[in-house]
Amino acid sequence: MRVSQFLLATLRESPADAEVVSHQLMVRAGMIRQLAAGIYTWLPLGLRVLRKVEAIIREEMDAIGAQEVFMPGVQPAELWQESGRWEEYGPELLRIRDRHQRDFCLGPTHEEIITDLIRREIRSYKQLPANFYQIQTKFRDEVRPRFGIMRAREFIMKDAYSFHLTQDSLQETYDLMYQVYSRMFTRLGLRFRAVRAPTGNIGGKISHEFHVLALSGEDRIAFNTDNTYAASLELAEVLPPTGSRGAPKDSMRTVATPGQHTIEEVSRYLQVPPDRCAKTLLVAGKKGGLVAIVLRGDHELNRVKVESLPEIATPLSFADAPEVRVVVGCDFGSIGPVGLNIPVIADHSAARLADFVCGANQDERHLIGVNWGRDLSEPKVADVRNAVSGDRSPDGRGTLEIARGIEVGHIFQLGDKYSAAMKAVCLNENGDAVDLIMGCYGIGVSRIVAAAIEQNHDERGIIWPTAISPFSLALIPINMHKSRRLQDAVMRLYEALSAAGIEALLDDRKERPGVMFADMELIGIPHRLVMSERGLDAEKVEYQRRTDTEPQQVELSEVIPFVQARISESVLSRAQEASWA
RNA sequence: CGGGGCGUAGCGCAGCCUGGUAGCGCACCGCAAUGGGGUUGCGGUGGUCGGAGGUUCAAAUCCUCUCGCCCCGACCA
Repeated sequence: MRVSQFLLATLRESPADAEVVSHQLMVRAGMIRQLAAGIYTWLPLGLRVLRKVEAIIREEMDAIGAQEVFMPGVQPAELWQESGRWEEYGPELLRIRDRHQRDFCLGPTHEEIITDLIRREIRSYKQLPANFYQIQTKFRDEVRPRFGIMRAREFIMKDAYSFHLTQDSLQETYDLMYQVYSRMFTRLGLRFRAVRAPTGNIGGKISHEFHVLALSGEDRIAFNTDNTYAASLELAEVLPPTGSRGAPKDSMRTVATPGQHTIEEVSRYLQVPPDRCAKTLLVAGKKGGLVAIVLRGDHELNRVKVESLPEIATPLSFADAPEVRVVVGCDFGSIGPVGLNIPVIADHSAARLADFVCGANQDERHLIGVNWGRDLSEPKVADVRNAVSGDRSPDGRGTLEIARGIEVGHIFQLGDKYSAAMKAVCLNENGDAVDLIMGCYGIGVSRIVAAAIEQNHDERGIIWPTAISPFSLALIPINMHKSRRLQDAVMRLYEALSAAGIEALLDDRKERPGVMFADMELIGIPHRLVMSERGLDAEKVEYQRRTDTEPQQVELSEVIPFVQARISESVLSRAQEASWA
């Protein structure tokens, strides 16, 4: 491709509303433009990347015998009513009405549609197992779209659905999908991790998420140093601390803590580290009333864990200030477990505290030297906190690390949730009609593009993994319009590159070198050749990787095989690096 | 949905408080110089000041309504 014939819509400044790097760079590089909140147009440059990602996904899906379909973006309400999700889904489901006043929605996912298709088409166990996928535009009317393409309302997703007669068969396909996903992300050149995950409202029991590791990631994942355990932070179990609780040494006393509300403030004021303070949160109990949750001051509450406790109302809801005032008699900042006449549940670590600090249930007062079993009764103990770096791995091997990730893939075992609701049955060997067992497997295709940038950029711009780069090579001539000789040589090389199947972007603009370098770096082309009169005299071309600091001279006559070798080695090394992540 | 902010040229912004008929940088077009890291000079193009209504001799500026976008808190690929 020649730049003169390509919409290279680079910007020197990024729009004020772009928060994260990937959004800024995608706009600056001319990959996307916003049309409305969370709705974007893909420009030629961005689309080339998107297509590369799609191609890899398609190849891998096809390779395991999944069949591609293409389902409608607009879906009739009836099917959603049948599965029960027309009511369940909430305002994220964009509902529309046609001219006959019939209800439809823009598909945020396609379980209903595929289940409807399969119940009509699949009759016999002999047709199973089967796996269907599509790459489709989805629409979820997010409350707050943000971060550009990363959390858009309209986005592109690969979704696959598998159908089985037995749980064993589902497990087999699920395991296969797990491997295929790992292969895809490896090929994409991304550093990623697969983690055990909660299933959310899609349903089902077993689930794994695939996260691209990036400091800016919205999700936190926990994994152990031995690489034998990985889970979403929401799910990562925390083992009870080893050893036993220290014996009480101090007696309990009330101290004044004027104006000190947060653990941080209290800790600093009393000169007691946060891990010797207890923080008490009041949440709604299942049978009405409140329940106190006690955590160590340096720990965070884990919603998912708390919601799984039988005493707690779901969804989790915190007491508001007036409620706290009535039940406890003080403000948030002074709540403590001592003397409460509501159930108290303490996290393992909090229950292990001795001589600790907590709120006194009176404004501007805290207690010090508090001890379980002496100053208040022993609490019910549970795992209700988020794991932190350094915790013992739940599988007993090594310690946990916490990393940030961007969720780009999610696989679920749905079971019979949809098939039962929608009567998708087939006949087994005995001629009995049985509910189909389903799995579903998503990948955020457009999100991958943003995630790749989050993970691979520098102050100059994007650094594409070669496998998904819009072009493999930038060809930059210096002062081509001044030299007929150079122009001929450049065109000859450009033709030769194309003939060799190398996707080169020739910057044939009448621009100064600095402009061309800056643009090619901004849009992240991983390999670059520079040609000049000077080089021509020596029969040399200059080669440089996007990540190199110094160029190297290559014989003009050998440049094609040379570049081919660099490109294929960069695809490989990226993939290798990814698999080590 | 609750709280906050912003809408002025393609992008980034000033002007608004204190009404007087719109400006800067980048980009774009032309000419010249320059020619290996966003170069320089000269000259240009481009704006219903988000929209509607009101106040006023006069509104980007003041008032009301409205639309859009962004940021902070409960979900998901």
